[in-house]
Amino acid sequence: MRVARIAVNYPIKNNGLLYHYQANLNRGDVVEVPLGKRKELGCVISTDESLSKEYLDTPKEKIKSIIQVMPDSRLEESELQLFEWMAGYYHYSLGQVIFDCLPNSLKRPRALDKTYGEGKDLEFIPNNRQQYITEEIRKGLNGFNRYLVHGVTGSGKTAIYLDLIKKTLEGGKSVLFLLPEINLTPQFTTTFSRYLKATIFSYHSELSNSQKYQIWQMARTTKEPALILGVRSSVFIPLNNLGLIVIDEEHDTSFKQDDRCPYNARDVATKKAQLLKIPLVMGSATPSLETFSAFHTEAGKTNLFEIKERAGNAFLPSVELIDAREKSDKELDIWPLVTRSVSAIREALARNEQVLVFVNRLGFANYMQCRACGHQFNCPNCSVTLRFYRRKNILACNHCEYKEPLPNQCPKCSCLTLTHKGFGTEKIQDVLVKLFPEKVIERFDREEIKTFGQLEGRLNDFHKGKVDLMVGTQMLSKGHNFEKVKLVLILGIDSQLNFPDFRSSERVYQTLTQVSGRAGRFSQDGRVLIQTLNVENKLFDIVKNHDFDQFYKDELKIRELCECPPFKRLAMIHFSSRFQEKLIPHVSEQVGPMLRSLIWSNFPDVTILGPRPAHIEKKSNQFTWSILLKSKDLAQLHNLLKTFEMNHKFQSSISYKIDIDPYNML
DNA sequence: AGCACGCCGACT
DNA sequence: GTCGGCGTGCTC
Repeated sequence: MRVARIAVNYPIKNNGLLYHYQANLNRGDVVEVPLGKRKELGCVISTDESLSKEYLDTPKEKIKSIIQVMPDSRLEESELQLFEWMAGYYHYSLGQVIFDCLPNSLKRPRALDKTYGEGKDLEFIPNNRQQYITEEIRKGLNGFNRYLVHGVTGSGKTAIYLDLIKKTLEGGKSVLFLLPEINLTPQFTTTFSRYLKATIFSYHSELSNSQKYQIWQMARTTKEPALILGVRSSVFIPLNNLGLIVIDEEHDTSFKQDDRCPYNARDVATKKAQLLKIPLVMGSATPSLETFSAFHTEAGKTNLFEIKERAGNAFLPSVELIDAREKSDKELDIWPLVTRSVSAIREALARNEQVLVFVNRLGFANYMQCRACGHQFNCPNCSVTLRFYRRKNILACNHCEYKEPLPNQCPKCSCLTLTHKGFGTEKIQDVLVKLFPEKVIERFDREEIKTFGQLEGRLNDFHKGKVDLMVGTQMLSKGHNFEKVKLVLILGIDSQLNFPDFRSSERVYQTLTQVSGRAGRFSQDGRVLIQTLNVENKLFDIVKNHDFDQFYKDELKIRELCECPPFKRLAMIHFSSRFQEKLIPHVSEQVGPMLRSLIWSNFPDVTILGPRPAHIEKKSNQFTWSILLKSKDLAQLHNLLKTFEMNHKFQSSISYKIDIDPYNML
């Protein structure tokens, strides 16, 4: 009997489990194996284990036999190596990494949407800067190279991608194009299919399992070069003969997965490009500090391309602050807007322009409070207040499924007046409707837009001029081209400015820059108004002057002082339990001291913060406390985590999760 | 993660 | 008396 090592889809981190097999088994084969009293999928790591120490140490009666080899599903060596790297880097079970990242096997096949590009000639001539950059990057298309195109919004990064993709496809190789969210796929599909002559697939969460599976099968067998346009998880598609990976909006936090294996698609893509010896091109108007600093070293500089001006005849918009503390018209109930914001909108509408209003919050009121006794409506399952949605007239939790109708009096003191605290898109829409009753005012947020159809409908209406004012969240800020918009109003940025996270400045800077980027993309007089209570904040001057060098210079100084990335690497360990009274002593009396003593004795370059309660301590009746580890030495960080995992025996009511390069400091 | 075993409360 | 809650332990 022969023995194979199988990475089984279950959460224990080991080198795989041993199974017997008959013949004809290869590394990478996907197999079905018995596991306890059930069946699970696994992937063959190695086949000849009959002489291994582990086999000799295992009681023979424990070793079971593989049930079957799944047809047509062998993983490429490079895929397997990528997964092995991920399991090690993210401290995650190899079997789970593999089967979380592969699409579930097919159920009932549905038609697959693919687009054949028309391959038309360009209707525009790339400018000198664009041409220079594409030519420089073209030189490095035959091996692993990492490029960053740091170009302001509207600088024409898409034209650069297009050229490089075209070049790669003409060379007979396929291309993977990653973008942060599903909402951006239609616009890129349209552009790319116009100018490229190749099959284009888009890959995102709206596809069914069987459609994903079909793309997977096509990708690994296709002889013709193809383009896949996809979100985070498409980084795992084993596209045959891959010649280039492009990541648009490199800085976007959507590339980080936060459930299951918390990988960052940007970093996985980098590893993949290394393994396949192909180039990776990243683009952003607002690169992350990690990426920015990597390209500002002596070695990185040659692969950095900056574009400081917009393409065509467009200029960057002017940015003005509006002091939200200013007194507004007493007779008009326009809160949370102020008079200057309203007049600017009125003037723009009078010129028949379209206006965008950005509010980074859903719903009507952030929370409700009783005027008499101060009672707040809390979620029974989470440590947060409930948000009020006026259209549905409900109070709903942001973190679990809980919702309740808004009562007409305070449940505690029966007072009839409940006051609205904070505002979201619904509230702004209402105020604008009251102010401009003759105008068409729509919302552009997750509540309103849940499918592609709705997205395209709303965008079409807007492009056709059927909508005058659009109020939206993040969704609005990412990458869209609104040709007729000159005025953009930004509200509610203050709450983000005060968010307790070392990345809050970076996020606000990125949001402001990206949202501003929607203004005047095709004109000389784009205008952005930021209504804020913190007019003296230096960040606003930087945004006003479009001075990204200054932003990175200031922010890097702060990051160095506070020992944060890119100067130090981070790892979080989250501990969760349904029982707060078990969790707190366990984490603070057992785990904390143990980690501190390990650091003291063996890992001097690691520093530890916490344990402390998570930003939201209770979510869906699960309590979480976290420990943050920092080190300039990544190897020490990893070794400490490994030592911690080996040495620690857990109570089963407490689970933990490691997050490498965390984004959510929770 | 699943799944089963096993020990405690509340139902026909 | 059993049904079922979830705490505990195991998976080659």
